[in-house]
Amino acid sequence: MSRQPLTDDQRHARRETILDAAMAVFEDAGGLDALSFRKIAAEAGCSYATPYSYFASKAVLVDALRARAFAWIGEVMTAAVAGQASPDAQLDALARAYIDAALDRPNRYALMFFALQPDDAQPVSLELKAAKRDALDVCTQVIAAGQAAGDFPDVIDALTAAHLFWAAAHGVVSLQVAGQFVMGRDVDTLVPVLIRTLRAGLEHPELDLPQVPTAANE
Amino acid sequence: MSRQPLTDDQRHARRETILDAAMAVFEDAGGLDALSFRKIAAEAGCSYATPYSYFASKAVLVDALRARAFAWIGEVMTAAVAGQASPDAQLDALARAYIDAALDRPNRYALMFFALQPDDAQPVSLELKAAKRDALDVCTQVIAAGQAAGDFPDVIDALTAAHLFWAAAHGVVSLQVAGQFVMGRDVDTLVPVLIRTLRAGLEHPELDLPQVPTAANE
DNA sequence: TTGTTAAATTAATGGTGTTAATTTAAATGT
DNA sequence: ACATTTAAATTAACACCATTAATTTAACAA
Repeated sequence: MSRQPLTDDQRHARRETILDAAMAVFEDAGGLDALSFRKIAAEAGCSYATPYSYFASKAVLVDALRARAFAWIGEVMTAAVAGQASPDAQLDALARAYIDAALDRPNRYALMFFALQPDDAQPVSLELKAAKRDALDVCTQVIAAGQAAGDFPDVIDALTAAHLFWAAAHGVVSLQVAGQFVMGRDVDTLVPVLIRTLRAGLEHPELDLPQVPTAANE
Repeated sequence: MSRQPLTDDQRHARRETILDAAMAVFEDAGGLDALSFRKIAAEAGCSYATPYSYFASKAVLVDALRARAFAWIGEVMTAAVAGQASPDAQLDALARAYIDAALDRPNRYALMFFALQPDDAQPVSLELKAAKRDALDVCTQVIAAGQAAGDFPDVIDALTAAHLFWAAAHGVVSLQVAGQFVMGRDVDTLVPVLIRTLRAGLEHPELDLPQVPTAANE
């Protein structure tokens, strides 16, 4: 008797529809402040409380959007690597593709890192974690391949180097996107310096490294 | 006849009072969403519209808060450098002090870089620009001093290196603060690697650098 | 005291996230 | 066919927000 709950496929499809609408509103308006359930509902053609059937709160919805953004940057990086043969060229293409994509879609990029409330307990879904891991794996594998081929001595383990690579690239993008460059240097001049410096770090083992970690935490 | 406008000193003092209250609310609640004119007014002991006599909008008030945050990080860096003798030790202390301060006060740090709306025209005051420049100058001068002393060959000009230094440090902090580290590497392992890599970039001229900029833009 | 005017307060508008009450609609039992 | 059940969607409502307009308060000069 009575009405049956929606199929998992149906729920998923409607969830995706709402996420599509939310991403459209976000990329159009820019900024999480401008992203409201009212606008999402108007875009998706439903009532403004309907999203609450699929997302417990705005934070949960933003988490899902963020997972999409990380999936996107992961695809960008994968495509960049696929077009290059040598690890050197791959590392270069990776950095440029990352930074170009970020500057080309600053709103989507900002979704990944900006506009966070660092102190309160932000929900982090498994989808988001997986998307992050997949994107980082692209960096790690390029560096590991370069080390295996002997292009980079393995003074720094590949995972640590991948983190540093991402941190540096993000730092450059983030200073630029946020308009924080103070004077005299923009992204086009910094990218070659960034790549050169990373390569120097990878290739010169004679500098002392206080401790090289071997085990992971978490 | 009639009432006289407030003195510049009076206006400034009341402005500072409101900013004090705003910073207190912000650091306590965390996040710009939780920063409202209502709460600021309650903290400052005035009505919720009074701040509009001193700040045209919330964006302008946040600009002033951001200038304070940059002034703070500038002081942190200055103090860190003052405690060290050699450029090598200064560079190391600079990175650690920056990252420690950021992680110690993530809300204040986030004020500098997160929670921006990159696309719309954000007002950037002269105070904010000056605070940024002063903070960056600390990095530039350390690197320039190291180059002058011969510790770092000047393959990279000091200003570019300072930007890269800041970008890398910000990248590390930002990934950490935003909880974006995916697996296996945290700040304590990354900081030595970061410093080592920067030093490698500064000290190894044999790597080809596509173009070294000579003139500033802006 | 009274007029003038700057400063501060309050009212009001249109927007927000979220919850509760209500309505709609699909599927079953009779 | 119709009533019943209940999931899903809609609407109403609440508290809060930024911002602007209207109003009140208070300081000074005549």
